[in-house]
Amino acid sequence: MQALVSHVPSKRELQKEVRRNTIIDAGFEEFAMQGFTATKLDDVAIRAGIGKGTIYLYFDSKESLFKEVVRKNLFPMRDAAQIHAAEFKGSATDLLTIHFQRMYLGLHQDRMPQLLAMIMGEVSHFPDMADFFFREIVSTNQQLIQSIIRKGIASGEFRDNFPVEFTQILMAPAMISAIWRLQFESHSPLDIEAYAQTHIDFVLRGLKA
Amino acid sequence: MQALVSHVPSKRELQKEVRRNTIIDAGFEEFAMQGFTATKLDDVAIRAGIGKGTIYLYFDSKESLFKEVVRKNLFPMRDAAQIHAAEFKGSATDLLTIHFQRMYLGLHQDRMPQLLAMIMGEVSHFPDMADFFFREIVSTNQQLIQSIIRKGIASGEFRDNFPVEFTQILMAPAMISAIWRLQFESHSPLDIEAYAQTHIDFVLRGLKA
Amino acid sequence: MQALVSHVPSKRELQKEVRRNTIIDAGFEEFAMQGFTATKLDDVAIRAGIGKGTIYLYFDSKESLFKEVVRKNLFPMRDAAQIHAAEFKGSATDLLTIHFQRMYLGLHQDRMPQLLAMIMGEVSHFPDMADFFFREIVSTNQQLIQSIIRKGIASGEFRDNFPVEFTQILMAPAMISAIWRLQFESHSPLDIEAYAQTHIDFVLRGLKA
Amino acid sequence: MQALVSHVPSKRELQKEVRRNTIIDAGFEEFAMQGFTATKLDDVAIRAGIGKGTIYLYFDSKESLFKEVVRKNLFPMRDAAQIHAAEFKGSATDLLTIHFQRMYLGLHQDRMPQLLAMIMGEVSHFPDMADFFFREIVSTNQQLIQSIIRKGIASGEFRDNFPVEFTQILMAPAMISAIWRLQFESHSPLDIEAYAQTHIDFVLRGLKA
DNA sequence: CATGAATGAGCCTTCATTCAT
DNA sequence: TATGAATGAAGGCTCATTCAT
Repeated sequence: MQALVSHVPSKRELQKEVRRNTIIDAGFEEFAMQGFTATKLDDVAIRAGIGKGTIYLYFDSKESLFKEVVRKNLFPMRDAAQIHAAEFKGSATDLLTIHFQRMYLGLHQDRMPQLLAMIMGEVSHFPDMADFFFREIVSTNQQLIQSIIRKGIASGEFRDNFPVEFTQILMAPAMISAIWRLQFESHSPLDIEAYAQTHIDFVLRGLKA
Repeated sequence: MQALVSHVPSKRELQKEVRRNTIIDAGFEEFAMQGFTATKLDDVAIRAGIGKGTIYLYFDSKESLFKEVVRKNLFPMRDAAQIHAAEFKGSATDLLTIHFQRMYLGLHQDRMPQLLAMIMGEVSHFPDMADFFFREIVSTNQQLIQSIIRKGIASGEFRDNFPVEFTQILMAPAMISAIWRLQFESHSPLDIEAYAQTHIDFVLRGLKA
Repeated sequence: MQALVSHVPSKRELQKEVRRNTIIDAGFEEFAMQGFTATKLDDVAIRAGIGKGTIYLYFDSKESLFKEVVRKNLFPMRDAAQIHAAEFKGSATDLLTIHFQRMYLGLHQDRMPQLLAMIMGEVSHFPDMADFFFREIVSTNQQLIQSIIRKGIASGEFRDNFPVEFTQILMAPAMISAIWRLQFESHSPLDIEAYAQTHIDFVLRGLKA
Repeated sequence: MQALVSHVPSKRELQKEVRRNTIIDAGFEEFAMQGFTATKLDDVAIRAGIGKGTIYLYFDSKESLFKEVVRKNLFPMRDAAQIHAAEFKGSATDLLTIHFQRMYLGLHQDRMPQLLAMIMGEVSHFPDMADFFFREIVSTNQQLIQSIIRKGIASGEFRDNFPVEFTQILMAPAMISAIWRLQFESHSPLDIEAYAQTHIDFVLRGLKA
């Protein structure tokens, strides 16, 4: 019955999916380390343990691989955040706090800072990636924060005159912290725990005061 | 009298200085539009209206031209800010307000957003440029803001428990606003005036509350 | 049985070896005709009937191709001479005569004069090639001649007071004959057969007298 | 009166001649050190202490400068040898000995080995330089040696069956010694005094035996 | 499906030569 | 006459993409 609507993947299709993911992961490492232009598909292939030509069986071009890399690495973070927010039962203050804490965790895990820096630097050269990135990640996150703020305003936790369209002001320090650690950690190391704490505290003061 | 010791530039030397600047400006445009790697020195030469080889009479390499571009476009902003702060006589609140307003002006002028995005994205692949950038721009600006905050704490304008080492939290929204306009202006235009106003207001609330 | 331990080259590997040799031969022709610096890898590729980039699948750089060219064209001559000398059973006089005759054959075959001239002219700018050339070719040949002379001294064929360290004096006319034909054949053609005969005769007189 | 036939150089013309020589000497150093292709006219100009464009006031091209360098550095040796031979009153044996000794002095002085190696390696790519070199240097020297040998045959000092057309056989070791010291001095140093002595001794034995 | 050899467009950099000053 | 800034053709090398095996 189910076979009629959903697709039961064959062993071969599973194989393909596994390999596809191997390539994406290898691409993630290389793109994050070298940047888009400097990354050689040769290196991606070596890291993935496959032949160079094989990449083209799974992706149309270097650029489309890049997009998949971005897609795959940003979706989980976004989805987890949305699910958590939907299920959360506590106050807006607590939800915002937790949301920001999760954002810090996500932004600083693995090679996320590199990916973020690369997106910031190169996305403008891939117009449809900018579309995608805005639609799926930026806009989504913005709406999430806006809904939290509105909830807080409704409950009286936050002042009612903060312009909710400017959520960038609230999130920006988290983004910058990732960039900072990537670029300047050796010049001036950042205590992320304390920084995040200060940031969240600052946001709450600003929203309540 | 002074002519004996100080250097009076000849016409030819003036010419060279002019041309050098022409190249830097052309490089700025191209680097900002294409990013470092994608920029062709051919295009820089065409834009500057000179032969390709001429670039090498003024710069050692593509990379050194890039550094000069960064230098030339960021120093004026930094210097103006420092001078202004040193001369300012009013309250810390006013100084911080004006400093941030100036920062917005600088970050959104001309092709500064592009340059900023490019630096964020590519600087990690040029270690000595990261050094230079941190030392000359980031660190300097950080110290300036710290001094303003300390002044405000001393005068009782600001609460005394804000950790001054985390000035990134205060500036970040301004940086992000530049990136935003570059990448997402078409998706969701930003009213910079209102945004800046909101940001500054938010910072002052956070520092005073 | 042996197939288990020794390597049986696949068809593809044989192909690669063939192509590698094609490139070396094309390089030999071009280097010999134009000299190292004046040789364009484009021309080598055209002569080899392949794409320019293909060269780099087989050699790291123009210089390393050059070294392979030298290697491939000088080793056979050297090895043949050594084997012959080791197996020879006659007098030192005969052995020296035959060795010199072979040397003339080798030095005047194909494009060897050009290669020789190029090595003489350019090797000083490639220190490690000078090392290689001295070790593998010059020194080897020198030792071979020395052993023949010592043998002749021992047998009483040659006078015992010729300083064996100066074998250059004995070989030099053969080298110069190759250079001569390359550079001055049109001005003053050289009857190599007679020249070689005279040279060998002269050497034997000098060693016996 | 003299002014009608011979030219009395003005001060300005002397100046030009001096500068011309300065350039040739600078060119000699650079060509000898770097080889023809690798030599940059920039470096020649710097070494000569003049502007780059000035070279073109005295020479048509890099190639013509090169020819002048060869010309200027080989003529004195040749002329001195000819004059000496013409004036010499002693035996053919002594004359040949002295001629060869002078040849060794000339070949090993200053940067002559480098120049020689460069000529050997590159002359084939400059057909008219080969003409010139053959006519002015090679042929001249050959004739000189031939005349000495003929004189020795006539006087009974040398055997009468040495083929005088093959003077290369006699001179070759001297040429090779210069090349050797240039290329292999560090691998196997050559005692030139002893080498020359052995060479001359060997030649005389060969001619007398 | 997988491979990796082959391709060739593309780009940074060099340098002989020219020419305005 | 002397200069050195300007030029642009040329060449070594890279790498995304293709395709025969």
